[in-house]
Amino acid sequence: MKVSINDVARRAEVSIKTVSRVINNEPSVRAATRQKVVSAIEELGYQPNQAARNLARSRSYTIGFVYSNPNAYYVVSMQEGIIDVCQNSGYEVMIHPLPLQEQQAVADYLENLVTRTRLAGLVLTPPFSEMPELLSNLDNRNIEYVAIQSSAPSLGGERTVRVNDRAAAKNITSHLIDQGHQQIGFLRGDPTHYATQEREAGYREALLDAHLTVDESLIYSGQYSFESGSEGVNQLLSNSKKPTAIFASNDEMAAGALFRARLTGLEIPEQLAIAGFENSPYATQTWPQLTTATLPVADIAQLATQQLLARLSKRDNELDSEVTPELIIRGSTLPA
Amino acid sequence: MKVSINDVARRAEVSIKTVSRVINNEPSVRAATRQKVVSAIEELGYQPNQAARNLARSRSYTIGFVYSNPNAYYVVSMQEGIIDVCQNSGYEVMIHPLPLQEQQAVADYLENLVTRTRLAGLVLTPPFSEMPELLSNLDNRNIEYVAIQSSAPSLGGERTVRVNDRAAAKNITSHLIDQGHQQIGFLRGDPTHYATQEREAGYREALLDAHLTVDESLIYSGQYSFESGSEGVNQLLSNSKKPTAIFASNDEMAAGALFRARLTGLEIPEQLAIAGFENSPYATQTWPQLTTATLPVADIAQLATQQLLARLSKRDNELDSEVTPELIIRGSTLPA
DNA sequence: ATGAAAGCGCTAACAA
DNA sequence: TTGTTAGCGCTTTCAT
Repeated sequence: MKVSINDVARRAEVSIKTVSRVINNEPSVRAATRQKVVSAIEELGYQPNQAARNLARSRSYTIGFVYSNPNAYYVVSMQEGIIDVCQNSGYEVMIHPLPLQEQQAVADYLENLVTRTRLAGLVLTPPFSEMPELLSNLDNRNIEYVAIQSSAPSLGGERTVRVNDRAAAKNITSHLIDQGHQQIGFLRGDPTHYATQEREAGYREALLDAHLTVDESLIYSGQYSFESGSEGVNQLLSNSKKPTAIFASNDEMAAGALFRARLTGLEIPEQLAIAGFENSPYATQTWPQLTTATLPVADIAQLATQQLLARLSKRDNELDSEVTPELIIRGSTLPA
Repeated sequence: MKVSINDVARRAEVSIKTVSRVINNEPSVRAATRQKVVSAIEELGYQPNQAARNLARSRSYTIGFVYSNPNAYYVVSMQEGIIDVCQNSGYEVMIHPLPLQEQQAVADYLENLVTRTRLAGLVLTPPFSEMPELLSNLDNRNIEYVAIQSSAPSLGGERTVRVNDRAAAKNITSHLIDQGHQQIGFLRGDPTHYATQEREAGYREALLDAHLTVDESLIYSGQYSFESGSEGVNQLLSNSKKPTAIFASNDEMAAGALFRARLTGLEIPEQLAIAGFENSPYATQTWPQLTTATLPVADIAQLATQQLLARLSKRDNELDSEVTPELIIRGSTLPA
């Protein structure tokens, strides 16, 4: 039933060490010998036992994905990206959705997790990836990780993949301005994410660059949800000074806003232009479809995982990457 | 830095075997001894090394979640349910999204996976959970699993959690009939899932029970997507005989259908009633909100995982469960 | 109730 | 280039 390295060694008439060399692709094995071993492995259907390997090396080939995010699309896309890279490198991935907690509690939990399961490293997403104390805690405890952050000024520094939300938000807002809009509303998402501040900062910068004043009454504070977007547009439209365009912090909010606006009889984009952020499935399920910026979630996950694995195998390729979401113009801001 | 069972034994002045007994909650340890050990463990912050434990027991405490599903909400909900149960039992979960392949290829892949990582068992969802050959393959190879299926007649038999899609679909259709509808359209989803057939079967049964004839021209074959629902309603409405109500195979399709119907100026539900299936976030992001049936995904995942873990620990509690989604009536079928 | 010793299957020095 | 010999940290007989 279960075949071990000894069986292979016996069959190939070599020592177990040689077998070990072969399965680890070590160079110093003569081609002929290697061939004998490979054949034996195939004939026996041998699979190395990970547990034994992990124990011997006192390290594992499993990484943990740690997150706390209600956005199913985001979570699944991240997982896909991570697994993609892992599969090609022989790593497995364990998922760890966590409730939001104090940084200290999270750090303790993660240390516990890592020592217990001998996790090789962690991929962290917001909000955990943006908790400075948590990160330095992990640093101190020698836990390998990579943190995906909105490129807010110097949160953790090293070991990050940063998303330039600000630049992208600025591009979106500028696009609206280019369309002739002067009263541009902003729907702000959940403030626990840095991305929220960054997107707002981009919005403000674009207005200032165009010598437009920022009207605080055109800024609505909500959540990253459909309902919140719907509520937000409702509120902004009841202003004395109504917006002619709205930039929502993500597509789901934008979809909610668009939905509500159409219910009240507004023509989109003629009477109200609406833009989102993320290029999630929502963006193409409205009519007209949403102008937005592509947050390449799976790509980001891949970059992060590559960086982590590189560090784990000491190939310190310094993939200290930054990604800027690209503007996608669709019907919700541009008349057909 | 790293503290092992030896350190604990030394500190507690007992043998490592006694420490082992304590961490495994074996009964035959005197209370006083146990206390000494527990203290030592706490003082040292000892964490058993899973890899060593797995190796010694030649089995692991990790289960795999295997799926192939584009519905992010479904996937994340399943994961939540599985993790919920696992956390309380000291199990970890590894995720394995797979491309759709031949049953044989999947079986080979899974056997490889299980022997390599010594996975304790698998949670399978459609379509894998509904491939008879695959399941008997796993049976033969002594791989533990639990299969979540739509309760189609005798697919795998044992080791399943079944969802009674048919009964639920029948309830939804009957509800539409109760509202006086006689021309009820059906939007069929992707045929690779048994759930699709079952939901259609429920639709047909309800019509027959009410002595209504099934009009095949009112049945549209599509995918479980927003776009497909939109396309489907479009097609059905171009019929000479138009439906006054539509039952879509899932909420996403229903949302697409509702969306398109409203675009063409129809009043919902007065001119067209629409019902979905799943009670996903889509169901409450339309206006009016969708009548649907609750597919309690996370609950199903919990049941499945409990069953699997019970079997793994020989507590053969025969939790051979069945779940019937419950009808939820909302504005899309019932005038305010 | 407790302990000694022999593995679990592999990798890591070190030799040869 | 290949093999020998210790472990990695825990569980399991089998004694005591």
